[in-house]
This record gives sequence, structure tokens and C-alpha cells, in this order.
Amino acid sequence: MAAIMKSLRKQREFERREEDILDAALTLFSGPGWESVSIDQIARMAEIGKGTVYNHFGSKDELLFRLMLRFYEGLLVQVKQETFDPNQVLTSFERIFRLAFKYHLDHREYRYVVEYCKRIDFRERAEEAWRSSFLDLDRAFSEWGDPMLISAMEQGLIANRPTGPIHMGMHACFNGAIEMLWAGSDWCLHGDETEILEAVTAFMMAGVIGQQ
Amino acid sequence: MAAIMKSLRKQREFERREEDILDAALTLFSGPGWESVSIDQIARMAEIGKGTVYNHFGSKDELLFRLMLRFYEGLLVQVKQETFDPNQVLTSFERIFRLAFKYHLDHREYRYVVEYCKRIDFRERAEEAWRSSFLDLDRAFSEWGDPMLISAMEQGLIANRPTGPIHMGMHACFNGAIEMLWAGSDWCLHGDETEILEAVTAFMMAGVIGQQ
DNA sequence: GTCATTTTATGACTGACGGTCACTTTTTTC
DNA sequence: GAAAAAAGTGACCGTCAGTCATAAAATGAC
Repeated sequence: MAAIMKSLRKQREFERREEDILDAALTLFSGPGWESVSIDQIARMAEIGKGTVYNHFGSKDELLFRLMLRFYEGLLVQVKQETFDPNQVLTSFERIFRLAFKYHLDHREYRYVVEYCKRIDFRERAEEAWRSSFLDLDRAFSEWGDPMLISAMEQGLIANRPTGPIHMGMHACFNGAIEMLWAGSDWCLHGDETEILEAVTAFMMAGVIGQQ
Repeated sequence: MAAIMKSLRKQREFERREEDILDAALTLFSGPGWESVSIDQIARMAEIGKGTVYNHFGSKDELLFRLMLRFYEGLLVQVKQETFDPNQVLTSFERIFRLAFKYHLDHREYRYVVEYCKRIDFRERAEEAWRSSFLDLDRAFSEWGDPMLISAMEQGLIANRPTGPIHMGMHACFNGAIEMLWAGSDWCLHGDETEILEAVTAFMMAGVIGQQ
């Protein structure tokens, strides 16, 4: 009994330390020169030894992946809190898009990390377990969003078709927009944050509604 | 006179060597483990010394940037060859989208390089000169595409609005789609290459047409 | 043809990083 | 309180981007 209680306390402490490492890492990864942040630096900021970091995370990649998961789990929590009004489907869609954009802009500190984990080569060398963690999250988003799309189709508000293609279109458009919003506007002729946001929201709404 | 001729020959040779380096680099960068390809390896494949690479390119980043430019210049050449039929505006749009997608899929060897140069941190540390090279290219694409959009609006085929927002929407959607197509499908619930391509093309067409 | 000058090529060297591992310290167990 | 287990640690290794002193080649004046 005592053994179990102590074991649980230890476990909590262990997890708490893990959060400390993640917090320290995010702080360092959010700034300029993030790519040259070393595990040594993270360890020093978390006030532990370098080796200890590797007791919690198998590699720098795993640490980054865990941060990305934390980011998307937070997004899922937020969108799930949003109420969906079946009598105002299109307005609800737009509100949710804007909420998701806002979440990304409010958590810009994750931008390097999230982008890192989207890299082709990162995905290719990622462990199977990470892949399925991420697929689970993707599935959770789908399961939450699909009923809304179907409801909109039943009401004739958007073109009738399988949800799959709509997802792909939204996914592409949304991720591309985040890339633009996070990158800043030095590299393209497009407008400022607000203009991009309005333009892409309108484009996405038209894409979701589809052609009659 | 002789001096000038020799100087030109030297210059051609110098540029030729530059192409050799770029070709060797692309060959190595297109494969798995591209991120751990060293300048040493590139130099060996080009059969020159490591220092020589740095006589042509100021940094590894510059080499990668030059490859990315080559990729997008190639795309511009291809789309400009495509004829635009003012009586078949929407069909022309779709044909051009598909052409651009095909170009990306036909040149997958550039995928790591192009993605690398889109990274937020790469853009942040990039030299001003690179930035403007890229802006020039972006401008060339706009100047080529805008008349088509305007023609479509005059014919009432797409919703009337400034071209800016349309660009942003297309840009976001297209880049997001390329990310999906290049990444492979292990990391998302979406379909195979063809399904993604069809879905995104339809989504983009609806987005460009807009809501009446 | 030859020698001085400029241009180009080179690879040993440097500093820094991710990851390992033999060892120390702390905690648990009996 | 001693043995066993768990957690913490930082010196060390191999590797890489980029530098720089030096070598080689090309050029041009005479």
C-alpha cells in the first residue's frame, strides 16, 4: 500500500519533470536560432544534467514530437468547446475556422516545432508509435467535424459529396494558410496577417460549399 | 580581344562547374538521409575539393536556395508555355492547376530542398538578395496569371473581387496540397495521390470561383 | 620564353552538436 | 542499515559546416 502510494508520487514527480523539460525546451525553441538550441542548453535551463533529458526522451526528435502533440491536443480541446448551431451551419463553420486560425496565431511559440514535425524527412524517420499517435489525433478531429459537414449537406447548404474530399481540401488550404501566417510576409507579395486571414477564410468557405 | 574571349570562356567554365555542383548536390539531396549529406560528399561527387564548393556558394544554405530557384524557374517556363483560351477560362484554370501539380510530382527529387527553403527559420536567416530573387519570381507568376483572373471576372465566371485575395487563397491551398502530395500518405487519413489531387483541384476551383 | 601577379583549388583544422555510457547519487526494499 | 534498483550525470566520441594558409594554374608584361 505504502509502496504503491510512493510509487504514484514518484510517477507524478517523474511526469512533472518531463513537463519541466518540455517547458524549458519550448521556451528555447520559440526564439530565434531555435535550430541551434542544444540538448545541453535545454538541460541547463531545466536545471538537470544532459543525460537526464535522454532518460525521458529517446532523442531530440522525440522531444520535438511530444511538443507538437501538446500543441494539437490543445487545439482539439479548444475546438471541441465550440458550440455548433445546426440552424447556423455555415456561420458555425466560419467561426470554427477563425478559432483554429486564432489558436495558431496565439501559440506562435510552437511554430518552429510544429513545422519541424511536418517535414517530409521527419515523418519518414519517425517511429511507428508516433505516427499512430498522430493518426489518432487526426481521427479525433474527423469524428468531431464530420457530423457538421453531413448536417450541412442534408440542409443543402453545401454541395453533396463524400466528406473525404472536403477534408483534403480544407486540410491543404488550412495548412498552407498557417504556413503563410507563421512565415511572416517578407517572402511573398501577399498582404498582412488580417488580409491573409480574411482571404483564406473566404476561399475555404467557398471551397467547402463547393459548386452546385 | 583575345583577353575578352578567354575571359568569357573562363566564365562559361566557371558556370559550368557551378551547374556540376548543383547537379551533384541535387542527386544527393533527393535521396533518404538527405539532411545528413555533407558538403564533403557533394564535393567528392562533383570531383572537386570541399573548399571549391565554397568558392561558388557562400554556404550550404545558398546552394540549397539556388536549387530551389532552379526548380521554380522551371515551373514558370512550363506554365508560360501553356496556352490560355479566353473562351474556356475555367477549363484553362483547371488545366494549369493540374500542370503545376504534375510538375511538382514529376520533380519529386527537389522535394526536400524546396521544403527546406520554405522553412520559417530559413527565410528568417536568408540574405536580402535571395529574398528579392524570390519576390521577382513570385511577381512573374502574378503578372502572368492576373490577366486570366480578370478576364474570368469580366465574363462573370468567377466572383468579382480584387485579385489579391484570390492569389492568397490559391497560394495557401496549392502549397498545402503539395505538402500532402510530397509527404506521402502515412501521416494523414487522406487518400492516395490521385484522390488528393482530384479533391484539391475541385476545392481550389470552387475557391477561385467564389460565392456569387 | 619567363617571371611576377592574380585567380582558383584544396584539405587539414576548429568549434559545436547529438547521442552514449560508465559511473555516482538517491530511493526503495527487506 | 545494507543490498538492490532507479535516476541522474557529464566526459567522451564521431561528425559536420565553415575557415584559412598554402599550392596550383592561368594570365600578361616584357
